[in-house]
Amino acid sequence: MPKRVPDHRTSRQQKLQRLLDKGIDPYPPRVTRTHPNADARDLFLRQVQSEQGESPTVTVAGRIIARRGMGKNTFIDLRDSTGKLQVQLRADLVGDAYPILRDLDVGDFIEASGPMIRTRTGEVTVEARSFNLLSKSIRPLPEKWHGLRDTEQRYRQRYLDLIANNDDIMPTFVQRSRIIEAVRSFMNARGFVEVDTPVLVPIAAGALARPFVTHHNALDQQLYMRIATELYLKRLIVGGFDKVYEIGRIFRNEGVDQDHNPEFTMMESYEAYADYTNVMSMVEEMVHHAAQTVFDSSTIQYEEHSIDLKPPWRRLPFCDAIKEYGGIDLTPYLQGEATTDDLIVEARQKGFDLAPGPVHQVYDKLLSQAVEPHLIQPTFIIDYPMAMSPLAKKKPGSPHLVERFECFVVGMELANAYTELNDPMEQRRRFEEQEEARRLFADEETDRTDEDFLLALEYGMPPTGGLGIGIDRLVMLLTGQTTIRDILLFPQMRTRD
RNA sequence: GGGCCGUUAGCUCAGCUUGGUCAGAGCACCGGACUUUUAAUCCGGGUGUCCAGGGUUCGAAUCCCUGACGGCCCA
Repeated sequence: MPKRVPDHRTSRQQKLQRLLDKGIDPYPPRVTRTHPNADARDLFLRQVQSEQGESPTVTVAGRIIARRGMGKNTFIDLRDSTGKLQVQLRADLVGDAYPILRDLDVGDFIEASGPMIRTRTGEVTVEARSFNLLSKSIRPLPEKWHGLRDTEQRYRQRYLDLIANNDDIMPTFVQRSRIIEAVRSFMNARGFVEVDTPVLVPIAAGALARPFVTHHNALDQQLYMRIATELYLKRLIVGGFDKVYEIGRIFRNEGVDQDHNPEFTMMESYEAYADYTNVMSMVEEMVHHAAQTVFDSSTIQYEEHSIDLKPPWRRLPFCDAIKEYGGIDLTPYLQGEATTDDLIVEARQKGFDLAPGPVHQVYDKLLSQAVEPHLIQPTFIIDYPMAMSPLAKKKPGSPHLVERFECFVVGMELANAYTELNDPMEQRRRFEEQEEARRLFADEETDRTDEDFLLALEYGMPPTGGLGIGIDRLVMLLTGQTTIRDILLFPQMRTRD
């Protein structure tokens, strides 16, 4: 009868019990760390360099990520967020505590105190005189050499991904933080005020997207998660803020793929007395600033492309882009000399796959199929058909176009901006056209009329330049990641039964 | 929404084509040795709902069907 070997968790719980029996608290409240790992190492290297003899005595702490035991001498690699540091535990130096090692595992947190030395192989090491358990782990870590590869488990248990693939994963998220910091400081330096507007809204307006629906019990009212911050920020412009921005989570009830997650982060900004050309300059400078600040470079590598972010960026009118890359002259369609159905027929002849739908959707599909894949270097597509842009002001001299741009890099939409429509009557007509399209096509991805916003506009909004920039897309671009899941710590996953 | 691929030990994977010593390897883990290691080493040990459910068969990780979850491509 072979003896039963306990599973990993049981075996670790037995160790935990043995520690308790020895009077050791496996989850003590206090830590006596004197230095993060990187600081301890720097301190040692400085003192060695200055040749002042005495090696520093430190207390370091971290997770045990490897152990190499040789009887009465054990080496342990401790990791904290600043890096890895080797600790040596010798029976003759730690005395009675040495046998406790038997019940410590890879994955546990400990602290260790002692002088810093260099081992004979040259490794900077804390030669422990004492050590304490800080937290016992009762689950085994993923394999040390191959890490954690299973994509599903990496996203569902991101902490394991971070533990096992630390050197590859954590830097991206640190960079994400720095990019957002760079954007924020850029905006603040230009005199913008950061604000917060409601996430739960009575009308999901301001963008073309399906909202998440929820319900407020006390008010007994249906509410939506915001699909944009636009209309609230414009209310603030009406109220007299001249420069506002919000970096916030946006929710859109649509599919999940390599560059879409149902909740994502967008920055919107609104600047009174500015127009879309001012916003264009701001976007170029902002993205360039972020790349400079975080990566100290004006060019970034994205897959096989070397992307030059130095302003100014190419500016290409929408109709010219469709003509250049799609071979279609939009003039007759814009002027009403030909119908949307005619456009669909012509586009299909040119090899594009278009389904019947509202005209704004047809234009949008045409843009994404014909043009976007070609826009590798940063490009502003400007002057959109009015039907696509119910919140943008008409372009003078072009009755069917509006002052709008979208910015594309490596074929990916990065930003969207308008000279904002501030004529309340015109805005009402545009909303009505959207409602009409919704009725005709039963399309949920049209904009909705927000009466409260129209009321605000009637009090007068100054000429304003507005911007929405996808922070996740920006982070993908600058960090070279090709899937949004790799720049979101917890991407959306289907729950399992 | 459509197509393709994947799911086997804690982790990384083999085994599936051709059903039958097929429950396997490395790391981890368990027991033992070891006072300068770096994926430590040496000796011994396999710890498993082969994603789930159904079917075919004397016999299914393997073949068929359905489903779940994930990934890639397309829309």
